Amino acid sequence: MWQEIVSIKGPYNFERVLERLLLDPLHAVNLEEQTLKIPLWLDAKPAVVEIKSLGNLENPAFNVSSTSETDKTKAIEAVTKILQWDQSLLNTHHHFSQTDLKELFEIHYGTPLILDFDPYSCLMKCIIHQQLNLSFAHKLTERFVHTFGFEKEGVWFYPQPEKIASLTVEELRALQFSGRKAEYAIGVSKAIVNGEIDLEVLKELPEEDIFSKLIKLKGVGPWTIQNLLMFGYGKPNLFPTGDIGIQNALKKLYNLDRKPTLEEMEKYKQPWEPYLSYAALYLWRSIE
DNA sequence: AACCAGGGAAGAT
DNA sequence: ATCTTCCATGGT
Repeated sequence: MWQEIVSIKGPYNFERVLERLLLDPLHAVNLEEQTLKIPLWLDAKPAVVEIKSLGNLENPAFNVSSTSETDKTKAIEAVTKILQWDQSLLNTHHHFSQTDLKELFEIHYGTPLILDFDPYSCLMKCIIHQQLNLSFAHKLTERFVHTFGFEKEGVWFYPQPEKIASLTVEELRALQFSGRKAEYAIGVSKAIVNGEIDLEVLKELPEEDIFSKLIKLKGVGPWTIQNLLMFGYGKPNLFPTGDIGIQNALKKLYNLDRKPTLEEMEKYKQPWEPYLSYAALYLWRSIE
């Protein structure tokens, strides 16, 4: 049981963060209280950490607390990474003020990238969400977590890979997974359990190495890896050109009568480096 | 009623 | 190597 006040550099729009997280029914958000509860694995044990907003857009501050017996320093370190408290958005916004995304960055001023709570759940979520509309995708992940994960202090934890590796395709089909999706989720979990893939080790490698290792897994293609790099590992310069949402957003931005080609997207994105992840983030918002 | 969805594998050229 | 089809189901 502990708590600590953490002040960070603005701008940081926590209310936007909460509204966004609310789209996924698995997130423990309280808009009235301006709080978020985060499920964490610390020292191989599940712990719930609560974040409460105390500040405002330009002077953000948070009360971070936990009733779990867990290491305070490690917990705050993990939360800082997930909520990207160590990434100042000032440079980013300044950079985009001279690009085609100027207006988009004004609209989303102070909106940070938010990571998934751990790389494995990010990977499972990506596989489950492949090729599905967002509302059904969230239903599927919700069933997945409610069936095979667990709840602690009102917060849902994704299952560990050992649990999913031990399932049969039929058990996931029962949740309305396709046969393929079920095979992917189980197969990837098995690769993690048997040590073929270590997501924590992978995180430290160059992006090309992460790509070449993960692409071998059945069910893991370019889109899934890009999403893991962005939302699992928090890489700041990722642009998922294979994503339908990004393509539609660019079509809308540039008033195209068709989706942009890969070559066109490579050209558009150049001025947005090295903050491509934020460009992608706000482009997604622009079509919601 | 079609057509698409914040893809990817397997089969067919 | 590149193009096409299939997967399952909900949303529009």
